[in-house]
Amino acid sequence: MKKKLPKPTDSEVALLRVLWQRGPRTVREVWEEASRTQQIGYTTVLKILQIMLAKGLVERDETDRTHVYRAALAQEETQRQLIGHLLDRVFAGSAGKLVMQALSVKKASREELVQIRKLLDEIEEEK
Amino acid sequence: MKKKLPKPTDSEVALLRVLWQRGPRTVREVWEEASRTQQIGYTTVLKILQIMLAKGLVERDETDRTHVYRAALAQEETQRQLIGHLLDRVFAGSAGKLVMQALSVKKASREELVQIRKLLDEIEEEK
DNA sequence: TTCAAACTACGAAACTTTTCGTTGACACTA
DNA sequence: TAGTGTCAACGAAAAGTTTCGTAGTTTGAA
Repeated sequence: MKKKLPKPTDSEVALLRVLWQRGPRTVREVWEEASRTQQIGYTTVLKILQIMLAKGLVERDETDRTHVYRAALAQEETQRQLIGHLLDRVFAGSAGKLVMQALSVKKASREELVQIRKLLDEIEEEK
Repeated sequence: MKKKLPKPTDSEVALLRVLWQRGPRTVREVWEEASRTQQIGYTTVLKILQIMLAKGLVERDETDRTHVYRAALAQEETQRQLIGHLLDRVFAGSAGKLVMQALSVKKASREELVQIRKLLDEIEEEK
């Protein structure tokens, strides 16, 4: 049975992004990557990873002295979790409203538009 | 010039929803409505409204002894703000990815699908 | 006019988040 | 082997969030 993990905070997501994009990484590696876009101390990164470990948001390999962390959930799962949260609380469950607002905030690329149409077709067929 | 307001917390959004759906309301009215879906004390609602007032998320009319609060931003503006936040932090700016995940979390209604297609057409034309 | 109900404001406790300094273990090297 | 650098753990400060209790004011009713 899959346990429900807590919603990651913004700082946590910033580190999860590194793990999603780069794969399992040591604290130092995560810190180096995160430092490229934000000013953050090494022990701060370590602490956040430890907190996420306690929450179950990441797992780690302690075989070597230098631990290796990995995200517990794939990026897509977390994306769906966060969208579901927003959908319930701010869009009263209306996926259509959310989609339309998203498209008005930032236009998707031509390729993405094609994919979206394809997905819409599939949904229509199911109905 | 429009100042950028802070991202509301989940508890704050819960109260903003009442103001969006019902229009300007007194603390008691917001409390009564919020109590329908969650267990929360009157002074807690008052405090959260006062905090949001300090943050600029709500405004209030103090003409009468019983203050009347109203949301500073329309629901759509807040929706866009929160989507933009998610887009930047969790979807690396890809609106298409976000839209597709949203549609896979919860299918939109047939009417919404039609509207979404219409919006896609408009975006295509602009390109 | 006095009393109870309705309000706001204040403060504070309990948590959570965010950030880092310090400590002690380990390991490589001169 | 002594010194330097790397690492995880710990603790704790500062800020933000969430939740109420209490106090003091105003208003309306008996």
